[in-house]
Amino acid sequence: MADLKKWVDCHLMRLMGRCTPLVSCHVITLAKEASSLSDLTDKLVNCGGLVLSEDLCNFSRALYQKVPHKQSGLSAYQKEEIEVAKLVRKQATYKLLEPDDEAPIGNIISKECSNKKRCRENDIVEEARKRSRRRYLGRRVEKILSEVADNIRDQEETFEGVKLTQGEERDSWYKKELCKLGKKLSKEEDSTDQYRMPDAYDIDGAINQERRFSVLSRHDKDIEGVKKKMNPFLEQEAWEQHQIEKATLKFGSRDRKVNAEDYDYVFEDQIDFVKLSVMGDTDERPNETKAKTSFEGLQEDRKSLPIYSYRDKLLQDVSDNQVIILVGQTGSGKTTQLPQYLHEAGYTKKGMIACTQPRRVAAMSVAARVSQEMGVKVGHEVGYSIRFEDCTSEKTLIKYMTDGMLLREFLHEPDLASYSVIIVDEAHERTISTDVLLGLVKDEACHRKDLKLVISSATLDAKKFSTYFNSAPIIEIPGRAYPVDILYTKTPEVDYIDATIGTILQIHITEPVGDILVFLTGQEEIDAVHELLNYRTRSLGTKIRELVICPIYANLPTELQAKIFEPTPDGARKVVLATNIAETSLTIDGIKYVVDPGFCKIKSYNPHTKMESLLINPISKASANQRAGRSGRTGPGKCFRLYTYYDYDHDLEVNTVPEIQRTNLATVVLTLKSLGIHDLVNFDFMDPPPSEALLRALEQLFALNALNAKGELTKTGRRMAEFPLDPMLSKMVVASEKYNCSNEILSIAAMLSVGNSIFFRPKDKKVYADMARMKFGNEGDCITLLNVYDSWKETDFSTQWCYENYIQIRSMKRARDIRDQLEGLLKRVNIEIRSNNDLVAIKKAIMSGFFLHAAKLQKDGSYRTLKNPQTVYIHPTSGLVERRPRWVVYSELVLTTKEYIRQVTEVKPEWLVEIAPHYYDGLATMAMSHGQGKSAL
DNA sequence: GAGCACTGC
Repeated sequence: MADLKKWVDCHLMRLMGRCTPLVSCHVITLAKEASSLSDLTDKLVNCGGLVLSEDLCNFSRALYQKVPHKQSGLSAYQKEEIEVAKLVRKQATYKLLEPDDEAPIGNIISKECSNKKRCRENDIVEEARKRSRRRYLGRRVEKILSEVADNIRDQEETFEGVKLTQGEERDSWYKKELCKLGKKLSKEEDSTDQYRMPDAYDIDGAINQERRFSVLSRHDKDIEGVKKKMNPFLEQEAWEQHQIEKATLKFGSRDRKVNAEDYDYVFEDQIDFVKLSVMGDTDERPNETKAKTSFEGLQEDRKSLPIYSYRDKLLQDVSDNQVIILVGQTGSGKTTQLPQYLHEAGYTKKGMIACTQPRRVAAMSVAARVSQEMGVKVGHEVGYSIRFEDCTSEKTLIKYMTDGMLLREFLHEPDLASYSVIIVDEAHERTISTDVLLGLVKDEACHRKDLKLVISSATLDAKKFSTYFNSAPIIEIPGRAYPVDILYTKTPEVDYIDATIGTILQIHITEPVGDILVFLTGQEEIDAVHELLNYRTRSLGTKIRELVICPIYANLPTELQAKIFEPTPDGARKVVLATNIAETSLTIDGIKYVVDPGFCKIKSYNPHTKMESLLINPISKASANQRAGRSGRTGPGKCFRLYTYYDYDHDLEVNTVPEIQRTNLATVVLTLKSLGIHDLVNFDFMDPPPSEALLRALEQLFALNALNAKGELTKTGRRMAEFPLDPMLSKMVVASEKYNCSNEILSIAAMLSVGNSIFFRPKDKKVYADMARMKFGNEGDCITLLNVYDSWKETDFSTQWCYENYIQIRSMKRARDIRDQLEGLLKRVNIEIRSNNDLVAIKKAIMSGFFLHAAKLQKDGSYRTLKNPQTVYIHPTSGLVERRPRWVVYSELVLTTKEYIRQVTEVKPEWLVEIAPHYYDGLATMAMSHGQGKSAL
């Protein structure tokens, strides 16, 4: 038997390029089950990962001959199962899954069988996935701990004998504690098996849980090689056992009783919640005013807003103080009303009123609303200004804009002379632009005493903002939110995915009508929960009302996103599975229940290793409250938190770490430098970024020749600052002048700055997607992107072409917009558009931007970065992952499961010395010391 | 052989 397994392993390796014990066991099982050769081939193709080919057919034939067929010795049940499996394939599977009491017995069996099959395959795959994730998280903990340890050592070496500030001391103490704790934890984990198996989510509730998991655990141990003796049929035997048990149970109880048991099952793994707090209970309730479109109606609506009664007080405060902090709850009307009040009070006579928003849609929709209320056209007295779209005119008095846009305007008008009032809305979100903006307007307010500032924030941070703006008065305006009951679990949940599904079903069965909003961390998780929910609701059949499941995340195609806004059919309930996008960016009507597992993905930047990472983190209290508030928009709501009150109280941070403290600051530094701010260390940031991050950014800009040795902006630096791009990309654009290829470089820069969402790779069509991608050349990822853009342009920006080539049209359109904008800016810095087909020239231009990110191939196939050497790997989605050129430059270095470099371009080492002699003058010697000799260069 | 939350210029 072991030989058979080896044999299968070997062939699968060849056919799929990979093979895990799980897969080969599964394949052997399939072979055993197969009723004929063609059936086996069919099964193999359907099991995923294998493509029908001559090779596969040969393998299938050989396998079929090798595997002992128990056909004759099959139990009656198994025979039936095979027959049914055939039947199922013939008929539409999904139709059979619908409850059908009248159906003949054959159909019922097939229903059971198809269910079971799915259940088994999915359980195993799901469980394996979970385990791999656990292992991955374990590895990550190790990695982080070693990083922290390194960091401590470095710090001790660097700051030896230097007196540390209080903050730094606290930081180092914290890191040390973290290290100790981590070591302790990993010891404990080794000695005792502390991990509790997650509660099983089940499809039809009839499986013996204990046994099922014991099988899976054994299986896992097989994978781990703990059990030396492999038994590929272990899993199958045990499974057969289940099937028989289950089948006996099911045959006799195909009636209400079974249904009742199924129904009960949901309550079996019920999660206990405790209600501990109510939030946002205000006495005011929105008037049930009907939507009025007439001007008078709008004016009445305006008067019914909570802010209306504060109008005079607000105007008084603004005239008495230069800065005020406005705490306006949701629904208070601050964003739409305050600018109008100020306009009516005559502030617009001295200049425009600017109101900044963190998001484009907000700026646009608010401007539309306000212009309606004022009875003017958008773009006239009321306008908005966002990237790619300036909807203002000379007449404009009230201007809604994104915060990034105002920041750009600062570059050309550092005194903000055209504005009399600046309203920074949603300042508590602390985006990088808001933070920089706050520092700048605070400084500007000192020089221009007539400039009024209104900072709008959430309750929690009001004090902090007030302190920052020299004890500015805080004005609080109540909102119109309904009360939200907050429920916590009694005990911590081990597996939050399980708990999430349990909670959703619990709400669905026990709570009155109202839609559910679930916060998950990413696309992968959303897909998983979607699938599992489908299985569980399907098994409950007509016993529960319909559950409409709608996923939503930013990368979801727009037409699918629209689904969440469709009204829920009568008698059904909608479950929206969302990422953080639903926390602030979009509001869904009818949400009454929020399920909050308490996690989100956060990007962070480690200036020490210059590496970015995107990790799952616990959310902050502020974020938890924001999520809860999403349920009380149209009526009283409930928020189910899948953590205990103790966890909320003790373990969650009060606020999310502001973005400025966890990003690469190169862009920010370049912007500030071009505004003439030289002393960055003493720049009045509300929360100063780590000084190491500042130093790294300065270093990087110096290397790019944007700053001179004194830290002043150079001519190149000034040109670079014109572009709304990462400094490395802007450097590439500026350098393209020298190589006469600005046309090509513009496309590359635009494509790179839309991110990694160009290629579309659906799970089931990976092969085709990859084949389509191959068409765009294998000269390096940047060149591939250029080819994609050019081909798209040749088809006259065809949508059809995108579909055919597995390319996301949305990203391409964005790239086109960015490219157009860059083209305009290129003229401003006097660079001509020139086209050049010479790949060497293009690559040299790319390298002028990315020479800091150079890496050299090692013997083992990994790469080593040249400056601050680290071992890195080419990301598997890169076109160069197989070819492995000796020398490369990359655009990103991201830590996920490994240290991956993305968007890789092959280069020649002598170019490094040619393009960046100041940075790489030691390269020749280095190469020699590595035994490569000068010839390597 | 991975797996990218969300914004913004």
